[in-house]
Amino acid sequence: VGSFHKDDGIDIEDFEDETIDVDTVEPKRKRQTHLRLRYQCTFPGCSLVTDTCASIEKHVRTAHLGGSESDDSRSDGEEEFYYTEIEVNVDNVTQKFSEMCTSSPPEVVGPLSPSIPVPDHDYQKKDHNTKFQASSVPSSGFFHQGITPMSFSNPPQMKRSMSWQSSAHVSSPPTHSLSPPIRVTKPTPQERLHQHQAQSPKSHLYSVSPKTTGFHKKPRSEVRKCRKVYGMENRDQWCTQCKWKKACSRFVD
DNA sequence: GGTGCCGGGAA
DNA sequence: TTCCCGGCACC
Repeated sequence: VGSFHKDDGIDIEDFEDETIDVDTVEPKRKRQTHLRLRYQCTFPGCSLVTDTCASIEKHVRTAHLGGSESDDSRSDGEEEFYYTEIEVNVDNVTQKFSEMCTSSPPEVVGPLSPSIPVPDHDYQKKDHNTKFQASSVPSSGFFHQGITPMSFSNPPQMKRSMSWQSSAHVSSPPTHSLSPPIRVTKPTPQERLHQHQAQSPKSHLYSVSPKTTGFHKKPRSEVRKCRKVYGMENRDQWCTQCKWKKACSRFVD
Protein backbone atom coordinates (compact mmCIF):
# COMPACT_ATOMS: atom_id res chain seq x y z
CA VAL A 1 0.00 0.00 0.00
CA GLY A 2 2.72 2.34 0.96
CA SER A 3 4.54 2.18 -2.29
CA PHE A 4 1.39 2.60 -4.20
CA HIS A 5 0.62 5.76 -2.41
CA LYS A 6 4.11 6.96 -2.61
CA ASP A 7 4.33 6.67 -6.33
CA ASP A 8 1.10 8.42 -6.77
CA GLY A 9 2.04 10.96 -4.22
CA ILE A 10 5.00 11.97 -6.27
CA ASP A 11 2.81 12.47 -9.22
CA ILE A 12 0.43 14.53 -7.27
CA GLU A 13 3.08 16.72 -5.87
CA ASP A 14 4.56 17.26 -9.25
CA PHE A 15 1.22 18.12 -10.55
CA GLU A 16 0.34 20.43 -7.75
CA ASP A 17 3.61 22.21 -8.01
CA GLU A 18 3.01 22.93 -11.58
CA THR A 19 -0.39 24.29 -11.04
CA ILE A 20 0.13 26.04 -7.78
CA ASP A 21 2.88 28.03 -9.38
CA VAL A 22 0.30 29.90 -11.27
CA ASP A 23 -1.43 30.92 -8.14
CA THR A 24 1.56 31.65 -6.05
CA VAL A 25 3.21 33.66 -8.71
CA GLU A 26 0.20 35.71 -9.37
CA PRO A 27 0.19 37.85 -6.23
CA LYS A 28 3.83 38.65 -6.66
CA ARG A 29 3.20 39.79 -10.11
CA LYS A 30 0.63 42.20 -8.97
CA ARG A 31 2.82 43.67 -6.33
CA GLN A 32 6.13 43.73 -8.08
CA THR A 33 5.35 45.42 -11.27
CA HIS A 34 8.96 45.43 -12.41
CA LEU A 35 8.99 41.71 -12.66
CA ARG A 36 8.69 40.52 -16.15
CA LEU A 37 7.04 37.29 -16.94
CA ARG A 38 8.36 34.84 -19.41
CA TYR A 39 6.90 31.55 -20.40
CA GLN A 40 9.11 28.56 -20.59
CA CYS A 41 8.15 25.36 -22.27
CA THR A 42 8.47 22.50 -19.86
CA PHE A 43 7.97 19.77 -22.35
CA PRO A 44 10.72 17.19 -21.94
CA GLY A 45 13.66 18.16 -24.05
CA CYS A 46 12.32 21.56 -24.82
CA SER A 47 12.99 24.71 -22.89
CA LEU A 48 11.80 27.32 -25.26
CA VAL A 49 11.10 30.64 -23.60
CA THR A 50 8.69 33.15 -25.00
CA ASP A 51 7.42 36.51 -23.98
CA THR A 52 3.74 35.86 -24.19
CA CYS A 53 1.54 33.10 -23.14
CA ALA A 54 -0.10 33.12 -26.49
CA SER A 55 3.11 32.29 -28.19
CA ILE A 56 4.07 29.62 -25.75
CA GLU A 57 0.68 28.09 -26.03
CA LYS A 58 0.95 28.19 -29.71
CA HIS A 59 4.32 26.57 -29.51
CA VAL A 60 3.14 23.84 -27.21
CA ARG A 61 0.08 23.21 -29.24
CA THR A 62 1.87 22.96 -32.50
CA ALA A 63 5.14 21.44 -31.42
CA HIS A 64 4.10 19.08 -28.68
CA LEU A 65 0.43 18.50 -28.82
CA GLY A 66 0.36 17.84 -32.46
CA GLY A 67 -2.45 20.21 -33.11
CA SER A 68 -2.74 22.92 -35.60
CA GLU A 69 -2.83 26.53 -34.58
CA SER A 70 -6.48 26.69 -35.22
CA ASP A 71 -7.17 23.45 -33.55
CA ASP A 72 -9.01 24.75 -30.62
CA SER A 73 -11.08 21.72 -30.10
CA ARG A 74 -8.50 19.83 -28.19
CA SER A 75 -6.72 22.72 -26.61
CA ASP A 76 -8.87 23.32 -23.66
CA GLY A 77 -6.07 24.97 -21.88
CA GLU A 78 -4.01 21.87 -21.88
CA GLU A 79 -1.06 23.78 -23.25
CA GLU A 80 -0.82 25.33 -19.87
CA PHE A 81 0.46 22.12 -18.52
CA TYR A 82 3.44 22.21 -20.78
CA TYR A 83 4.79 25.58 -19.92
CA THR A 84 5.55 27.46 -16.81
CA GLU A 85 5.82 31.07 -15.95
CA ILE A 86 9.15 32.41 -14.98
CA GLU A 87 9.86 35.84 -13.65
CA VAL A 88 12.60 37.99 -14.98
CA ASN A 89 13.57 40.99 -12.96
CA VAL A 90 13.16 43.63 -15.60
CA ASP A 91 11.80 47.07 -15.31
CA ASN A 92 8.99 46.64 -17.61
CA VAL A 93 5.43 46.84 -16.54
CA THR A 94 3.67 46.39 -19.78
CA GLN A 95 2.56 42.93 -19.08
CA LYS A 96 -1.11 43.44 -19.20
CA PHE A 97 -1.69 41.08 -21.95
CA SER A 98 0.27 38.29 -20.46
CA GLU A 99 -1.41 38.87 -17.17
CA MET A 100 -4.72 38.54 -18.80
CA CYS A 101 -3.59 35.37 -20.37
CA THR A 102 -2.08 33.75 -17.40
CA SER A 103 -4.00 34.98 -14.47
CA SER A 104 -6.97 33.04 -15.53
CA PRO A 105 -6.10 29.63 -16.68
CA PRO A 106 -9.13 28.14 -18.26
CA GLU A 107 -11.24 28.91 -15.36
CA VAL A 108 -13.86 26.54 -16.32
CA VAL A 109 -13.65 25.49 -12.82
CA GLY A 110 -16.60 23.42 -12.27
CA PRO A 111 -16.92 21.46 -9.24
CA LEU A 112 -15.84 18.21 -10.52
CA SER A 113 -18.81 16.18 -9.96
CA PRO A 114 -18.95 15.49 -6.33
CA SER A 115 -18.35 11.95 -6.78
CA ILE A 116 -15.24 11.62 -8.68
CA PRO A 117 -13.49 9.74 -6.20
CA VAL A 118 -14.98 11.52 -3.46
CA PRO A 119 -12.19 10.78 -1.20
CA ASP A 120 -13.20 9.01 1.88
CA HIS A 121 -13.56 11.76 4.31
CA ASP A 122 -11.78 9.62 6.76
CA TYR A 123 -8.81 9.70 4.49
CA GLN A 124 -8.76 13.40 4.70
CA LYS A 125 -8.61 13.33 8.40
CA LYS A 126 -6.61 10.80 10.16
CA ASP A 127 -6.25 7.43 8.60
CA HIS A 128 -2.69 6.68 9.37
CA ASN A 129 -2.08 4.57 6.34
CA THR A 130 -3.50 7.18 4.08
CA LYS A 131 -1.78 10.19 5.40
CA PHE A 132 -0.58 10.98 1.99
CA GLN A 133 -4.10 11.40 0.86
CA ALA A 134 -4.87 13.57 3.77
CA SER A 135 -2.19 15.94 2.74
CA SER A 136 -2.51 15.83 -0.94
CA VAL A 137 -6.01 14.95 -1.71
CA PRO A 138 -6.93 17.61 -4.12
CA SER A 139 -10.11 18.43 -2.44
CA SER A 140 -11.12 21.95 -3.09
CA GLY A 141 -7.75 23.38 -3.86
CA PHE A 142 -7.30 20.84 -6.50
CA PHE A 143 -10.25 22.03 -8.42
CA HIS A 144 -9.41 25.60 -7.91
CA GLN A 145 -6.36 25.10 -9.99
CA GLY A 146 -8.50 25.36 -13.00
CA ILE A 147 -8.92 21.71 -13.46
CA THR A 148 -12.13 20.99 -15.10
CA PRO A 149 -14.02 17.96 -16.06
CA MET A 150 -13.27 18.86 -19.61
CA SER A 151 -9.61 19.39 -19.20
CA PHE A 152 -9.53 16.23 -17.26
CA SER A 153 -9.88 14.18 -20.29
CA ASN A 154 -6.96 15.13 -22.39
CA PRO A 155 -3.75 16.45 -20.99
CA PRO A 156 -1.32 13.84 -19.89
CA GLN A 157 -0.91 15.32 -16.50
CA MET A 158 -4.57 15.28 -16.09
CA LYS A 159 -4.46 11.68 -16.97
CA ARG A 160 -1.92 11.17 -14.31
CA SER A 161 -4.25 12.79 -11.99
CA MET A 162 -7.00 10.58 -13.15
CA SER A 163 -4.94 7.54 -12.60
CA TRP A 164 -4.25 8.77 -9.17
CA GLN A 165 -7.85 9.35 -8.59
CA SER A 166 -8.73 5.82 -9.26
CA SER A 167 -5.64 4.27 -7.86
CA ALA A 168 -6.17 6.06 -4.65
CA HIS A 169 -9.15 3.98 -4.19
CA VAL A 170 -7.70 0.82 -5.48
CA SER A 171 -4.79 1.23 -3.23
CA SER A 172 -6.26 0.40 0.07
CA PRO A 173 -7.77 -2.98 -0.27
CA PRO A 174 -5.18 -5.67 0.14
CA THR A 175 -7.03 -8.11 -1.99
CA HIS A 176 -6.77 -8.11 -5.71
CA SER A 177 -10.00 -9.80 -6.34
CA LEU A 178 -11.94 -6.62 -6.32
CA SER A 179 -12.62 -4.34 -9.10
CA PRO A 180 -11.52 -0.88 -8.15
CA PRO A 181 -14.20 0.97 -6.35
CA ILE A 182 -14.01 3.86 -8.66
CA ARG A 183 -16.64 6.39 -8.00
CA VAL A 184 -18.31 8.07 -10.77
CA THR A 185 -20.77 10.82 -10.72
CA LYS A 186 -23.71 8.86 -9.70
CA PRO A 187 -25.22 8.23 -6.37
CA THR A 188 -24.78 4.95 -4.74
CA PRO A 189 -27.66 2.59 -5.01
CA GLN A 190 -28.51 3.39 -1.48
CA GLU A 191 -28.51 7.07 -2.17
CA ARG A 192 -30.65 6.45 -5.15
CA LEU A 193 -32.90 4.32 -3.09
CA HIS A 194 -33.20 7.01 -0.50
CA GLN A 195 -33.86 9.65 -3.09
CA HIS A 196 -36.46 7.47 -4.60
CA GLN A 197 -38.04 6.75 -1.31
CA ALA A 198 -37.98 10.37 -0.33
CA GLN A 199 -39.64 11.38 -3.53
CA SER A 200 -42.17 8.64 -3.62
CA PRO A 201 -45.45 9.24 -1.92
CA LYS A 202 -45.46 5.56 -1.15
CA SER A 203 -42.11 5.83 0.47
CA HIS A 204 -43.33 4.50 3.76
CA LEU A 205 -44.92 1.45 2.26
CA TYR A 206 -41.77 -0.44 1.70
CA SER A 207 -41.74 -1.39 5.30
CA VAL A 208 -45.06 -3.07 4.90
CA SER A 209 -44.44 -6.60 3.95
CA PRO A 210 -41.73 -6.04 1.41
CA LYS A 211 -41.72 -9.69 0.59
CA THR A 212 -45.25 -9.68 -0.60
CA THR A 213 -44.81 -6.52 -2.58
CA GLY A 214 -41.58 -7.64 -4.04
CA PHE A 215 -39.97 -4.40 -3.06
CA HIS A 216 -36.88 -5.03 -1.04
CA LYS A 217 -35.93 -2.28 1.24
CA LYS A 218 -32.26 -2.92 0.99
CA PRO A 219 -31.15 -5.16 -1.77
CA ARG A 220 -27.75 -6.10 -0.60
CA SER A 221 -24.90 -5.19 -2.79
CA GLU A 222 -22.63 -7.94 -3.93
CA VAL A 223 -19.68 -5.70 -3.35
CA ARG A 224 -17.63 -6.73 -0.37
CA LYS A 225 -17.24 -3.95 2.05
CA CYS A 226 -14.46 -3.05 4.41
CA ARG A 227 -15.63 -5.41 7.06
CA LYS A 228 -15.50 -8.35 4.75
CA VAL A 229 -12.38 -7.27 2.96
CA TYR A 230 -10.21 -6.42 5.91
CA GLY A 231 -11.91 -8.46 8.54
CA MET A 232 -12.71 -7.59 12.07
CA GLU A 233 -9.09 -7.86 13.10
CA ASN A 234 -8.14 -5.04 10.74
CA ARG A 235 -10.87 -2.76 11.74
CA ASP A 236 -8.51 0.17 11.75
CA GLN A 237 -8.23 -0.20 8.02
CA TRP A 238 -11.91 0.14 7.44
CA CYS A 239 -13.24 3.32 6.08
CA THR A 240 -14.73 5.57 8.68
CA GLN A 241 -18.21 4.86 7.54
CA CYS A 242 -17.77 1.17 8.08
CA LYS A 243 -16.20 1.76 11.43
CA TRP A 244 -19.27 3.69 12.37
CA LYS A 245 -21.55 1.09 10.89
CA LYS A 246 -22.63 3.48 8.23
CA ALA A 247 -22.86 2.98 4.52
CA CYS A 248 -19.41 2.10 3.28
CA SER A 249 -17.72 4.97 1.54
CA ARG A 250 -14.82 3.02 0.15
CA PHE A 251 -16.47 0.18 -1.66
CA VAL A 252 -19.47 1.53 -3.36
CA ASP A 253 -21.24 -0.29 -6.12
C1' DG B 1 -24.97 -16.24 12.16
C1' DG B 2 -22.55 -12.82 9.37
C1' DT B 3 -23.05 -8.57 7.01
C1' DG B 4 -24.50 -3.79 5.85
C1' DC B 5 -26.20 0.24 7.54
C1' DC B 6 -30.23 3.22 9.43
C1' DG B 7 -31.47 5.70 13.26
C1' DG B 8 -30.25 7.73 17.17
C1' DG B 9 -27.55 8.96 21.14
C1' DA B 10 -23.22 10.37 23.65
C1' DA B 11 -19.23 13.23 23.84
C1' DT C 1 -19.42 17.32 14.29
C1' DT C 2 -17.42 13.10 15.42
C1' DC C 3 -17.86 8.75 17.13
C1' DC C 4 -20.26 4.76 18.50
C1' DC C 5 -23.74 1.18 18.75
C1' DG C 6 -28.60 -1.01 19.02
C1' DG C 7 -31.26 -3.07 16.09
C1' DC C 8 -33.10 -4.56 11.84
C1' DA C 9 -33.12 -6.29 6.98
C1' DC C 10 -30.77 -9.06 4.08
C1' DC C 11 -28.14 -13.14 2.80
